[in-house]
Amino acid sequence: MADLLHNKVEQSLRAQGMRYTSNRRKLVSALEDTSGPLTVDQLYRATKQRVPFSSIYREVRALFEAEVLSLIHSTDRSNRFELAEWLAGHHHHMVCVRCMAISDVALSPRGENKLAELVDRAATDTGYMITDHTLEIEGVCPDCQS
Amino acid sequence: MADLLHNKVEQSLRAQGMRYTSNRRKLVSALEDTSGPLTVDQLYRATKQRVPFSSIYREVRALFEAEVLSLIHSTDRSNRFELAEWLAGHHHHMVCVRCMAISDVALSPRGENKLAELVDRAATDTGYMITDHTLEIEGVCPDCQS
DNA sequence: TGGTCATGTGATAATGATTATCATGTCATT
DNA sequence: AATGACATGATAATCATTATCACATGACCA
Repeated sequence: MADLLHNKVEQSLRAQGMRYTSNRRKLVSALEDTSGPLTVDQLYRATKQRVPFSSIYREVRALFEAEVLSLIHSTDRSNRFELAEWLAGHHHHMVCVRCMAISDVALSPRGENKLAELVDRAATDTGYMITDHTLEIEGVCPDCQS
Repeated sequence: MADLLHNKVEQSLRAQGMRYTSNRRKLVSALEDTSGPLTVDQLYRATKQRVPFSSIYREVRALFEAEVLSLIHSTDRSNRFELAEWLAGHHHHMVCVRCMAISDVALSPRGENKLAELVDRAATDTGYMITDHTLEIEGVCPDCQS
């Protein structure tokens, strides 16, 4: 069902005494339709300017605090939001060093296992208690190679 | 030789028509003495307030553009600088989700090879031409576990 | 159904980090 | 020593983000 995502978000928000309003729906939909995290600016355009900046900033922050969105920083100085891992699944990011586009990429289950092993091994030395990991891959995207 | 780093930086800067001044030296030294990337604020304190903010911002940016430093963004919204890979070696980052401290961590050569394989495999699907990768590991640092 | 109260909205103002400006200082080269 | 390029530090300007506030909307209850 196409509304599964919205249902999950709505339940989560309600449980926190928040409403799943049309602004919030538009933002979640915009992120659902895209294959990577978006900046506030990109969200403004993706919602066809129908959500003013002040609201985008407020809502994106509220959704972040409600753990519906997560926040990504990358090699350009921009902040980008994406659906949280429990909604979008575990994945990594590819960044184009030319156009700065970011797209999601998932490893194979086998690859992800290997990565988790590597992370665990690194952790034992440091004494950290590991909670998560993200791989950022830099490169030149197909469009920018020509 | 303890000055090897400074020599390399100085040569690189000279080749670009820049001077390796005492402000710049202080910043590079501060980063050399630390096991992770530093914010502008941390650099201000690390240089014992002897380099004013306006200069830190300007120099850190100049050194970044000269490819002596690189810029890191992490889960808190801060920008952090570190010595570029050709000076500090390839490494990854561990972030403490409690205190937000970031420290460097290097994988074993074997681990790094496996990681490179994983990255290459992911790349073939996407059509990206890979140039680099970074692993960010989140967790709770030893100090914050008590 | 209407009233009431918490929550959400959008315009605008305030904040804070970063960058630009500019007069002055420093270094290298002749 | 003189000249010109680069560097410095104080200050002002900019830009993204956050706070404020009057008004709107939706949920709940009498």
